[in-house]
Amino acid sequence: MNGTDLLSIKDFSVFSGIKQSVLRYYDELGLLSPVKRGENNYRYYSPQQIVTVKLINVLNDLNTTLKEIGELEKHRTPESILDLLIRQENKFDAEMRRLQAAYSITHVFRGLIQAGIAADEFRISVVEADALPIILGPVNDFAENHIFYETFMRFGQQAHNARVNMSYPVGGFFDSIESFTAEPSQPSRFFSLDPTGLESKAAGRYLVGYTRGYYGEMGDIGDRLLAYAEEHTLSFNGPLYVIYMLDEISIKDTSQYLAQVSVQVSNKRRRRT
Amino acid sequence: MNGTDLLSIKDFSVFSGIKQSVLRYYDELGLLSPVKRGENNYRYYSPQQIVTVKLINVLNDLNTTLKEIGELEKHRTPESILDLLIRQENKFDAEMRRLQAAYSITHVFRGLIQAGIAADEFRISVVEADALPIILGPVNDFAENHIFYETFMRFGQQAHNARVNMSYPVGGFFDSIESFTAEPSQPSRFFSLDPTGLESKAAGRYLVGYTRGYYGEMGDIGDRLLAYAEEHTLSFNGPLYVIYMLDEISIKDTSQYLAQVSVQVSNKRRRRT
DNA sequence: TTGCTCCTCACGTCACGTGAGGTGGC
DNA sequence: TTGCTCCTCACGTCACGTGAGGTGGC
Repeated sequence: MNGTDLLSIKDFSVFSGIKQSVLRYYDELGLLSPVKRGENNYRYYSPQQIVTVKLINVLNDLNTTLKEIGELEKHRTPESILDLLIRQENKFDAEMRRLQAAYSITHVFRGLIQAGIAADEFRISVVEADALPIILGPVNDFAENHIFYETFMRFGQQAHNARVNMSYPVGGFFDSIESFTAEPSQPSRFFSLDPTGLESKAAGRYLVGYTRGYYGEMGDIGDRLLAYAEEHTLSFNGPLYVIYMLDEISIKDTSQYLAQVSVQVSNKRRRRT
Repeated sequence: MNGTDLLSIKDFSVFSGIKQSVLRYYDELGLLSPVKRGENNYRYYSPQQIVTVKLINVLNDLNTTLKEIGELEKHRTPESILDLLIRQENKFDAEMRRLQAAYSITHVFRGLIQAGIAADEFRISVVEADALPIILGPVNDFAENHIFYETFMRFGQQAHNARVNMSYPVGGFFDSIESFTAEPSQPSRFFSLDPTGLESKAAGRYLVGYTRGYYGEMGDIGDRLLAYAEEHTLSFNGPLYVIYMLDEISIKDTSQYLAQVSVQVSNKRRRRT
């Protein structure tokens, strides 16, 4: 801060918020050079350059490469800069959507894992559930000895074609509790927990239980659900959903994956005796 | 796509949307290794790993380092993953605000440059202007032979202390047209075009002119404004604003910087003759 | 002489991208 | 033999970060 009204690299760095190493790098690339070099070869910046370096920094933040900014600097005209800024504004929309999508994904996983930790895994219970948006895949084909993996893979393949977002957790859908108990590792369809899905797991009363084990290994949860329903005079109406709350994402021991099994129920009409 | 129900690196790459080179890199870091290696040392992935690799990719998108993700993978528990996901959700807010701010800055520059290109620079005109949010700096001190640079610098310094955002274009504020014509390179205050500013350039009728030249070189624009007002029986009321529409950001030739000078006016009451 | 700022190499880092040269099954 | 996929090095790249060793003014 001497009488020349110019800023040393330190002051310029403090006022602009850009690190000295970054300023030297910008200089090296010819992106933003100080207005003057001292006798000792020191860099001296003008105060107005603060606004310029800030803009460079902002553009770089918005994924413009320094090379692109540098080339623009060389053939700098109002029209070319305007063009760049307009392209930036368009990029911005895409960036926002990307961030929103990323947030949405982590949010769904967070909810699932949180619920998995809180779950009382040995209890069967009846809960009122809100509607849950999902995207249902096509009907699986387990003929020809297809096993779980392959079917899942074809869901992935179809999802790819049908633009189903495989970034969200995937669950298994069974037409009824009977089809589940018959072949618990062969869901008739898969579904994605994509919150933008137009289909949904309906709101209503669900009988909910948990079981641990590797993908498709459902233990005795089917029998336990049946027994509970019998005991509490509940009748099943509607499909059954299997959702892994804790799986390879959060657990190392494959036999400890935690699946939630839920199926819609209503009270059986008691026979008049 | 063979009978083992596992995916080659190519298929896995296609279904997950993650490049082969990235998959090999994740494997090298121990972040996500294929469930199996073939006899020929080929990598084979399980379909479920698509969801996992997608999540890794999303977390990385949200600025989590691969190292951090990798360390978590090693001591993987539902609680630690939950912790990471919650931290991500918090980061997300900051990221959104950062993006919004960056957009806002490019947007202001875009508007300014666009208006600069469209400006009819040789005409003086009267326009109705909406209120323009700004942040006014402190009153400048031009005593002791301080010149433009130094004063601007002190604005920058004060801005730093007062948390004024120097990322937006900065303009010059004069108390009246008289103080402008007296010393056109010494604005009594500087202001930032920060759209979140609580102060504003008032809405109303403005006499607007343009002039080219380096920072602070105002040519004869003062006299031209006075002449126009005289001719059209306008009286000045309120401060004068100098805004550089085209400057070092978009123009190489320093003598071609384009400044807009505007000052609020009203019709003179005609004397009854 | 001491402390401070600044300088220029040079090398490290992070998350990949890009060949080069080789294998192995149809 | 040809074509295809896959492999492992090794080196490049982008936007910096981090010393090491030296200068120059109070």
